[in-house]
This record gives sequence, C-alpha cells and structure tokens, in this order.
Amino acid sequence: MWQPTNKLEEERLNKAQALKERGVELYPRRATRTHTTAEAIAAFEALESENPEAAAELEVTVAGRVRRVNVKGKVSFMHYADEQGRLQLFLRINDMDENQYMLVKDKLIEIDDFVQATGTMMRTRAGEISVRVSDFQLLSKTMSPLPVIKEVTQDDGTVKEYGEFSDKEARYRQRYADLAVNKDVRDVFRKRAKTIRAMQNFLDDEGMLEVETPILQPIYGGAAARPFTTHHNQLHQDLFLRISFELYLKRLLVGGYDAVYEIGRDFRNEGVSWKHNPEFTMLEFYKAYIDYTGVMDITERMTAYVAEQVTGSTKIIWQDHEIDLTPPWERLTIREAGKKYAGVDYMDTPDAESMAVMLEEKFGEKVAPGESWGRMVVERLLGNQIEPHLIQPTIIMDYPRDMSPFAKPTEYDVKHTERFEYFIGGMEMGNAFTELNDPFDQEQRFVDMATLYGKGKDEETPFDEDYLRAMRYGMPPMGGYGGGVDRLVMLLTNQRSIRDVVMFPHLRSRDTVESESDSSEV
RNA sequence: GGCUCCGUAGCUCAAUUGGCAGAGCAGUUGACUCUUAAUCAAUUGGUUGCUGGUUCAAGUCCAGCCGGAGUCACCA
Repeated sequence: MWQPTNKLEEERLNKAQALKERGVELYPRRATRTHTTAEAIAAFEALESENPEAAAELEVTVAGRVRRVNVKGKVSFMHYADEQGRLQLFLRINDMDENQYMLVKDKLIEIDDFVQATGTMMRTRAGEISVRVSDFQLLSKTMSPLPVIKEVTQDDGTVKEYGEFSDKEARYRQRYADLAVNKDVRDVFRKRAKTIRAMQNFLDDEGMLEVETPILQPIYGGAAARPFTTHHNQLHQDLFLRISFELYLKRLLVGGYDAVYEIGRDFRNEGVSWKHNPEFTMLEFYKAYIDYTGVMDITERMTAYVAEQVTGSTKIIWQDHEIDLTPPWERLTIREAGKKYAGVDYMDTPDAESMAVMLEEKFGEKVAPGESWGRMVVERLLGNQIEPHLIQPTIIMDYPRDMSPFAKPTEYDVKHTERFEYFIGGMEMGNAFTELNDPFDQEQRFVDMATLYGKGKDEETPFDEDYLRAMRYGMPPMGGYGGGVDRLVMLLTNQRSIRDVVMFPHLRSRDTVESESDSSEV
C-alpha cells in the first residue's frame, strides 16, 4: 500500500480522510460536462454583446483540473484547466450549498484536484469571465502535488508562467507531470500528431496505399544497424525487431500495388544522442515507375506541405536559423558538395589508401584500418565535413555503391548509385534511391555485404533469400524513400533533442541492478 | 565505451577558505464576500543521489558506484 513520501503527500492523505468523513466520494464514477472551457467562453462572449440578460443566464457545467485557488473567506476564486484552456470559478457561500463551499474554504479540495462545477457565466468586477458556481463536486483527489507553476493570462492573451519544472530527467521520466504543467510540451505533441496526419493526407493524395508490415521479423534488413532480438516461445524461433520496413514494402510492389507507404516504429540497438532514440518513427514509401529524381520531387513537396499544415508556413525557425523549405531545394552530388563545402574532389583520391591520407592531412580524421573508400566518402567527408553546413534544405546525391546495397548504379559510373539523402538544419532527414530491381545484381550485393560486414561484425546483413525470390517474380522499377519522422517534428517544433518530441524517451532504469547479460557488453 | 559538467526541501535555486544547511514559491494555522504571482500574521518541511575515505569538522576535498546533460567514438 502506498505511503506518503513527504509532508505534502501526508497532508493530502489527511485531506482525503477528512473528505471521506464528510461523505465526499474521492473518485466518483461519473462526471458531466456541457461545455469545454473554450466553448463556455465562446458562448458567453457571443451572447454578451447582443443580449447581456441572456448571457447572465447562460448555465454551464464544466470540468477540469484546479490550477489556482484563492480562498478569501466567504468568497473564493479558482482557476481550473481543461486541455484547451483555463477558466475561473467564482464561489460564494450564498450562491451554493454551504457544505460544498466549506470543502473549498477548508482546503480539502485544492490545487491539482479534478473538479466539476455548474453555474451561470459572468464577469467579475475586474472583468474576468468566470462561472458563478451553484453546484460543485470533486471528481478526482490528487495525492501527489504537481510541480508548482503559476500561470497568468495577461491582457494580450499570452500566458506568463512563474516558477518552472525544468529538470530534464524528471520531465522525461514523469512525462505526465511534465505535460500537466508545461503547456508548450503539450503543444509539441499536438504538432507531432499533425505532422503525421499531414504526411498521411499528402501520400494518400499521391495515390499511395498505407500498409502495415511486420515489426517482429525472422530476418532483419534494409539498413545497417544492430537489431534488438527476442524469442517466440511456442515456435522456438528467434525474432528481430525491425530496423527498417524496406524489404517488406518492396515485396508489396511485386504483389501489384503501384505505391505503398508505412509510418511506424523502427528499433536500432545503438547509441542514443540528441538525434537518436533506440525506437524511432520512420516513414518509408515506394512508388513504381519513378526514379530518384521523382522521389526528390515528392520529398520536397511533402516537406513543404507538412510544414505548411503544421506551422502555417514553409519558412520555419530552427535554433538560430530561418530555414526556407519552399521547393525546389539545392541539389548537389556528393562530389560537388565536397568541392563546395570541404574544398576537395574525392575523385582525386580514388582508392581507400589515398583517401585515408587525404582525410588525415586535410581534416585530421583518424581513419580506422580496413575502412572502405565509400564509407570514408559518406561518413567522414559527407557526415563530418559537409553535413554541418547543410542548414537550408539540400539534396545530396549519387552515393558510392558499397554504401548503397539497394540502389541502382548511376548511368555514368558503376562506382556510384542513384541514391540521395537530404539535410535540413544540419541533420540527415531522409534517404532515398532508385531501387534496385535486378535480382542478379541484388544477389551480388548481398554477397558483397557479407564480405564487407560479415564474420562477427555487428552490422552483418543477413542474406534474405525470400526477398530475392520476390524479386525474381518481377519487381517494377521504382523510387523509394525513408525518413525520420521524429527529426522532422524536431524541425517543425524547434526542439533540439529527439527526447523532446518522443513522449516517453528511453532512459536508463533507475533502480535495477546490472543484469548478467550487461557484463558481456564492452 | 572515453572525456567534461551536473545531482541540496514537493518545484526553482543559495550556502565565502572545509566551520550551526538557507531563500522564494507551495504546504500548515489564523484573518478577509470580486481575488488573480491576492494580501497580512505565524509556522512546518532535509539520510545534501548512494557507499566508503581524509579531517577536530565534509553539501564542499578524495575514491568507487547510480542517474542525467553535453561532447567524441559508434550508427551502409
């Protein structure tokens, strides 16, 4: 049984007992509400100008969480809040049942409790719209007080907050408390929902079908990442949480759909950072009969559309930058971007040895032995030297073949593939290709992968024979896209950490002892 | 995993060279029939993340651990 952990909770427990003794139900079964806060205010304001008498007779029943209490004696004021806003309750002992009033006067019903009130709408002498309460009930008694934040709605309508709940760890671990007191956090997640809805609307209008594919997969693939593993007991089978949807979605175009998309969770067993969470939300789409330039076009239009829907503009503020998402965006090959932003032409160093020397001399990069040429181009030259410059939306295209096992080669050079990534605010936002639909080439890529990443390497890519079989049935030429939804939400809400756009970000658990399996980790 | 910084009351923060652990808010008691960061008077609240060490004396110095933030590594 729960015990109070501090004086404040002890007081609340005492009050709960006192309420019971007065016959008050702490957690009544039912509530009624005729008006939300916004509806009550709107209804009153609409009547007030034309017909003041009718406005004064407007009766409402409202409900919400108490956010401010001012007991003055035989008259008291309360602010309660629902999701849309807050409203004042004017409680006067003459206007209501004396016993009900005394629950407030004796502070048995207090800040953070949920209440229901019935009364007529009015304005106080100070001009604040309020409910003149005639009936008042407790809906839910709060045992643990929320962090103290005083909100004051100013004349210009903006809300000023006094006090704050800013401890990041506490906010992430107890997001419910964070949401309860920090309105701007609630707004971020409303925008998150809008972002996803806007994407769906856009892609539906493009004629794509939204689908769902397995999260538990016997063979993982479609990206290079360490998976989480689990086990199905009855089937005696190890399963992996997906690291991408790619291979399943492309199978569906073999099946006859022209275009499909999926928005869902991916899981990658890797480091966490301001832009990495172990589980994150991804959008992937595949559309037949277009190539990667067609995907570029969709990407630009989709991003602009979503930004417009969510923020009302295609120009957004991200940290210290104003970013213009209006199409078209700058498009550069990696090679051009290397010349422009890093001052090097990587084709001057066309093999791993010379590339390593150049990177070390020019940028002080310490290249690990055995790193491939393509990896150095993508991760060191692009990732470390170019990416931080890409604040305005930029498409970077034509990636080295060995880093792009599902992309078709470019016409001009088999060393490169028709692949692009795009960057906004210095963040990689997504990745796309002209998809490889040649089963012979794909089989060779799997073999190459095994050589490159095989034998105990963490990123080992399993050979997916069923995927090759699907390809042999005939796969239409197509363009495909994968992009991070969380990062787009960060951009549109100007949040600097992925944890601020994920409701319950992953944190180390507080009170578990290190398990034995952890000791095998380095 | 490496490095740097951080952890003090419910929340936000103080605490001089190592010298009695404090403030505001909220909480408690009382007053107040139009308050609004209400006001006025009085007042409670602490295993200073944990464990150990140095010292006459540790929030402060040292070591280890736990947790967080940042950064690097890692992340086709």
